[in-house]
Amino acid sequence: MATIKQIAEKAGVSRGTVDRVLNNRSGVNEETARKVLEIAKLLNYKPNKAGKALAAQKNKFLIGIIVFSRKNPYFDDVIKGFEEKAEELTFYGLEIMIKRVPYNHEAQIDAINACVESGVNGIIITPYNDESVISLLNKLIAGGIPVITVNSDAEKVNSLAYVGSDYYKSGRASAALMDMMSTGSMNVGIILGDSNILCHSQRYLGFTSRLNGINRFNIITVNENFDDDLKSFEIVSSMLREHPEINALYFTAAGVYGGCKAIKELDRSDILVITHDDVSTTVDMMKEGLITATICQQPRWQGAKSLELMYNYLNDPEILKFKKYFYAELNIKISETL
Amino acid sequence: MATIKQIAEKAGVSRGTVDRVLNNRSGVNEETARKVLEIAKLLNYKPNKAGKALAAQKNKFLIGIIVFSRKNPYFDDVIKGFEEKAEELTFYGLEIMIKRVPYNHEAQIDAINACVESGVNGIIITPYNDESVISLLNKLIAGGIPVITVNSDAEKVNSLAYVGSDYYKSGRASAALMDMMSTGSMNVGIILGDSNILCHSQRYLGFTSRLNGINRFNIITVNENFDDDLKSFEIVSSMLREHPEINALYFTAAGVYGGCKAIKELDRSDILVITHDDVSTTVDMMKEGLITATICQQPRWQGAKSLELMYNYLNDPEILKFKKYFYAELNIKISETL
DNA sequence: CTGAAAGCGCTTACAG
DNA sequence: CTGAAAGCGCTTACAG
Repeated sequence: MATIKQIAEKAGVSRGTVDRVLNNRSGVNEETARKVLEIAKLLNYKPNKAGKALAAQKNKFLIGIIVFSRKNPYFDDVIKGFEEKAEELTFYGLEIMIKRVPYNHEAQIDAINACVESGVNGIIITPYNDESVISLLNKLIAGGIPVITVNSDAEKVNSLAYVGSDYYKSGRASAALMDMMSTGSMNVGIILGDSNILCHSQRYLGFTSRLNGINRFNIITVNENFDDDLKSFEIVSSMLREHPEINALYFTAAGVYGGCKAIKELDRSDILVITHDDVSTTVDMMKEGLITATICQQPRWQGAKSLELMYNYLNDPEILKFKKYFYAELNIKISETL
Repeated sequence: MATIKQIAEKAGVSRGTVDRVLNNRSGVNEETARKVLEIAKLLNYKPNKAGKALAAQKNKFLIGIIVFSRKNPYFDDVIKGFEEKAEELTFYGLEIMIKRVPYNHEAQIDAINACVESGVNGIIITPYNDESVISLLNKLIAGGIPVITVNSDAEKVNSLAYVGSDYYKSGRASAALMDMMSTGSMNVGIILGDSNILCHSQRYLGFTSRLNGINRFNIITVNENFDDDLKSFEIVSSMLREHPEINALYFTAAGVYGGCKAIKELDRSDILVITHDDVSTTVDMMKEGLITATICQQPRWQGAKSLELMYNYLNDPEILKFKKYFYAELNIKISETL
């Protein structure tokens, strides 16, 4: 494996010059640069990560991470992904600060401002899709603080990348699964998180588009639980009381625990229940037989991947010239695969 | 973050001595060692990976990897995992040599011997469960060449670790899925890979144990395809001709493509088909609607994880004093989640 | 049993 | 525009 030293010798220049050329740093004679590049190519030069990493000990990068509050346990797993990757990258001079805030624009704006005051070099965020948040983020981006959106995107944010689910597809997959796991007339109740949240409404669209035209499926009612377990309990209780014909439920987002409690209290374990993610309460409910299947979206990967992208970008902004989309794999789980 | 240099200063010794203590190298005065360890603990010392990695450039490790021949495309993905991790670890002085051989004892023994002649420092293998292979591996292990089993284990091999599926569990999960995705009387045909292969028979056991006692399920016939697509085509063709009442098939291993061809030719797309893994032909068959669902076992992870373990072991044999089992996640896929 | 020194590959502040 | 030198943290061959 070729090293900078070898290239320098062959080219008859110093190692510093080779470094400048290879990393597009300022002011190297064009002729010299060409020669160096040619030799690097010839020797199939690949930078040695250990060397780079060790030298990078001097730069300290701080990344601000803003996700939802503890109320939504799904983010516990995303955060594990952040922390694992951060642990790995500590040795490369990277530190993170994680803020979990309620899902509203004031809380997010406060968190973003706090990050900026701490001098972060980049922000990874699950953005609340509100004009005030979007414009603040775009202001920061314009000012040179890169932003990556994770788990949920906001179209109008000029983020470097989005790492998360393809929600439309996951909605379709949920419907397909419901189709495969049932026969006869199906009366479906849908529980949305928050119709203002882009990703939840996309799941809803995917779900209904997939069932559209299958006669045996009827969507009876659609309700929002705002990702809240108590609210979810209420909604599902009244849904099932008002519509005892419901024999299938689709939870597009969080609040699964509260909803399942209602199912259990009404003794309706006959209902086909499809959910998303495998937070611990969902796992328990699956083992009890209350949830038929759940579709997961690699939460740890989402955390790890977005942080890695940010780190790589900070070291070489060339890699993300255009916004890129990194979609999680969709993994179906049933109680036997937990 | 504390460094060796800082510890050395506090302890009033040289960096070399600190290194010796921290890495359990030979001959350091007990008193000195105690002092160094105490200070290291006090400062919460964690070795810097970049520094370690750079210094490790001088040791070159060579790992031999032996998996199945190209006839079984599943291993293409395992190999991607090996190659990704190897690319990462190249910078830490690690190289791999991959051998894909037919699944019999002579081929494996030849491959193992070739690895030894090349001077490998460790072997990662999907072992053929034969006495001759087992004893050869155990001889190497006794002679100081560590072995890790991947994807399929052989109980009597004294390997450091096994990385792969819990086959019994995946068999059970397949049966559970079949149960969920069907109603009424089900007549099941089972296609085994090779009953001499431990993992295939374990899947079979898991599958039948899960269906055991469910009256609507009847296992009509069980056959081996030896992971061969042509053989698989023949078997499934005659199965379906002889037992037209079969309305569900379970493929425990490879040969899915050949089997599905038979289903297609006989125009039996009504059959519920459960398979394992998502090799490209399986993906195609799913999109055509011939396969209902497939249960995956993270092939890339298996490759990456086993190689990482081997690398870590070579750097610090303490981490694997007892054989450890690393099981892959089971992920169910349907055509909508591909 | 211990220390001083060189080296792994890359980066950077400084001098010119 | 370029080079020489020091440094990131860890390891090791050598000398004593």
